[in-house]
Amino acid sequence: MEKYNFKIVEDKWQKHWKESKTFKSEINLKKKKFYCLEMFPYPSGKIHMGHVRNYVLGDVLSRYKKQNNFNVLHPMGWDSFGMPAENAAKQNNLDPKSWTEKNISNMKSQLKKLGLSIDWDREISTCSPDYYKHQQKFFLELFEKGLVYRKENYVNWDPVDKTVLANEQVINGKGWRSGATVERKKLNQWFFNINKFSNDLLSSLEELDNWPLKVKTMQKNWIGKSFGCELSFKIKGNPNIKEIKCFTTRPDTLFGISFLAVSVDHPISQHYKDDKSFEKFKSECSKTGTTEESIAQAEKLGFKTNLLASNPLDESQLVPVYFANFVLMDYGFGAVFGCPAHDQRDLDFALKYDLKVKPVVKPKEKNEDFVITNEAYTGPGIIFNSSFLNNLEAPGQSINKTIEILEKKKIGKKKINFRLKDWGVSRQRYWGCPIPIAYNSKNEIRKVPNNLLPIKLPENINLNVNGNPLDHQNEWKKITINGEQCTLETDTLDTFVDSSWYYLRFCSPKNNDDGFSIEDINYWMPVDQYIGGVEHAILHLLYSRFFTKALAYRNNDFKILEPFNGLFTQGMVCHETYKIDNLWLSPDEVISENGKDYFSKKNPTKKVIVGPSESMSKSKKNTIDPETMIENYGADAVRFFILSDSPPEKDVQWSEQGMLASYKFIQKFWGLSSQILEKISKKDKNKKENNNDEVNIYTNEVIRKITYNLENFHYNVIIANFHEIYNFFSKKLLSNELGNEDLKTNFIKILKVMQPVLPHLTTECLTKFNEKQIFDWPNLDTKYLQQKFVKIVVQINGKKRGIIDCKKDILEKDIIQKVKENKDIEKYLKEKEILKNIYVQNKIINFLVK
RNA sequence: GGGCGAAUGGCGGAACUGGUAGACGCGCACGACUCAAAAUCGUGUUUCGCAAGAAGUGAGAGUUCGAUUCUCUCUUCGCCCA
Repeated sequence: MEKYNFKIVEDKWQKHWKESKTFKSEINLKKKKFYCLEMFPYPSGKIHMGHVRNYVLGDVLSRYKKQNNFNVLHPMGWDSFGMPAENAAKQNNLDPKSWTEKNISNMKSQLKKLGLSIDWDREISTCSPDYYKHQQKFFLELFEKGLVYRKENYVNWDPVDKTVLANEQVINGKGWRSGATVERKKLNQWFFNINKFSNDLLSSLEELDNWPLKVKTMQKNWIGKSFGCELSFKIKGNPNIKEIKCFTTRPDTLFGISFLAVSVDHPISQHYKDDKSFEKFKSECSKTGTTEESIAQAEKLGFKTNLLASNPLDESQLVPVYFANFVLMDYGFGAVFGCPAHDQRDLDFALKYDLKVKPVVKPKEKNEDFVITNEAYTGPGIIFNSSFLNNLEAPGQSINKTIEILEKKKIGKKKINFRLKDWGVSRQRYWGCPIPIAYNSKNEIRKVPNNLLPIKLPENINLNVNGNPLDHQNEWKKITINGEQCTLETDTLDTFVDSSWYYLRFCSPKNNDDGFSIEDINYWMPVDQYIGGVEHAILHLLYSRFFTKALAYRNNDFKILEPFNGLFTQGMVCHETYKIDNLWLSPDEVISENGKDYFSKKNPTKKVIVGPSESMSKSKKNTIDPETMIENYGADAVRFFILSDSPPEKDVQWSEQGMLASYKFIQKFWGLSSQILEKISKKDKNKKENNNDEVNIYTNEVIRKITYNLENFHYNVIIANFHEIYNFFSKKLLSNELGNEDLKTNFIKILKVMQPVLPHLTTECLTKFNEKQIFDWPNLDTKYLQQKFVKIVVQINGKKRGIIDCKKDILEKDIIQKVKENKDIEKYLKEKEILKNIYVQNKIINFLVK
């Protein structure tokens, strides 16, 4: 028997699939379509195990759907704009474009080695002008629709690198690269008006039945719809400031007010710009950063003004006005009233600045002398200490009633507020999609007209400059629009814009005139199954949903309202970590004799500290290179292992033993297949063809199971099913029980259901069996699903006492008779009074005895 | 603090609508082959017990003839929001 040479076989079939365009997809109205999409990769240089898991999951599904006669679209592309390319280019003095292209070509060949069923003719790359020229048109389309605008906004500014930093690039108030203290700076930025769709984005989540609940909850929280009201406070102390508007979700606690807090960026701050101590306070606040988390964790700081605000419900009640570091300008109106008794943050603030704490909600069981000490009371209760609001039930009744009163008095009105902020898309970087906007000499906005599109990035430019390299491209910036001398916008688009519509582009990847054609998307969209990491649960998915809705807005031809019908979020790939003297070691730098104690290969006397399994990352050096694994064990073995150990939605731990076991399985299975082939090619001496239906029943049952598990993403169980298949057939082969015909037809069926996971091995085997129908799915034979014999569990007082084999649908009195004849069970019934028995047909019989 | 989810052998994990808990794999032990080792094959492997047997799915209660599965309380962990 020849050994299975995965290198030759895998090469052979990959070449075959490529040459015969097996996975090319075209519109076919007679067939049901299935659009399977995995999140496209950033071309960082090499694929990692996370990619392998992601794309193997999608590939298993795509192949399964293809075998079930769906017209499958399974494309791949590159999310190829972004910072790493620019940084790598700066460091190594090369061009981001060639760096990116080199990475793409390398990663493409790596992906191909996995044997993925991808239609490579649809490959796209977001950094190609063929892609981003359409994006520029979409930008202008949204601009026309009023969904794009420009405004001044605060950003995290790195004064050394002269660049804007994302929140996650600010570490302890310092720039991640320069280490310089980050400043808050006002910049003109372009925004997408995603807030306009808040309600829609929230409510249509309900219809996404095939999304994980977890992701929907995250999006819900992120959009953050809150009911409340806006109200205005009259201000005393400065004749130029008449009132300050607030948003609140708890107007019913208004009588518990003890201060008014406004953002340092609030318009009234202009009255304090000459005040040195205020400016000092403001710059102090700017160190906190702009993330909600950092603000939440920072110490509450206030700057007391000379202003007083009056309670709108009782104008005689006056409270001080503070600037406070925990109030953000872009939520509500940048001002909140503080009610320390019923909000922990307000309480912390009040205790610090010695402000009064007046409870206005008391738990039902408490008396009027209810006081607050260190902990705010946020639970339900009864309103008290609140004049005409007294005795209302908080929160439901009291909030509604208060809003009613405020509206009647015309000092406030009901308002729904969203936490979701508009999407700032400006990035002061070179390697991104240029924004198709220019400014004339008066700094007025001019759209770049269609005939001047696309605005292509200049190539081979000097990147080692301060700030955005495009700012330095004086010739490139010049543009004439309708006879007017203009200057191009030098900001480029956030790369999340690139990935917000790529799934549409895959439907019409070659369309030169438009980003997509309506016919194509009407056929292929929405994506039936989207697969990717949960780290994109919020931003990418929300932006994509927004983009789809924005394209559909005021466009009756565009009928897709949600891009992703089904979503699956996979877990991470983890590996143990190794350390010596606080330095990380990679798995191939350590060695173990017994699997417990590890030593450094370089210095075998040094014992390695084995850390917990953590998600693979370069910084912890616990990565495993997929290409090496494919080289050593073959693509099928890698596919098999990455699916085997854990359910796809959970983290999986990479283990060398597991990988090796997968490789051995491939070899064993090839051996089994060869033996079966050998047996059926000989004349069958066992003429008594098939005296029992066992193999037929088994095969049917296992196909049923595998189908069920495929449909439900229980891919790890499928791997267990494969092992069972091997065990069953090798045992049957050994005992020589099966007739050739049964063996052959059933084994071919088995090979077909194993195809999605092990395409190379099974295709090779099927070919050896001379099977012509490669891409189909075996039908279940109902005849064999109905078993003639069943095992019935016998319980006495709910405890298992034995199993009885009998004919299907046996009557209760017959099974009782059989139990009484069974010595092993009967002993438990002897000298006992049977009170009752419960019989569940074909499953179980339970005797209650005394 | 709020929301969502999870907890099953030494490990990863199975168990369809309540009906044989621990499938399958890893690891481990023993055996066969071998001068020996590796590889391979075979047997065993929840715990306690020589055994009969008993206990057992994070803890405690409840519903039920019967609960890993349903309900309630609690503990721990994870994620998201604050």
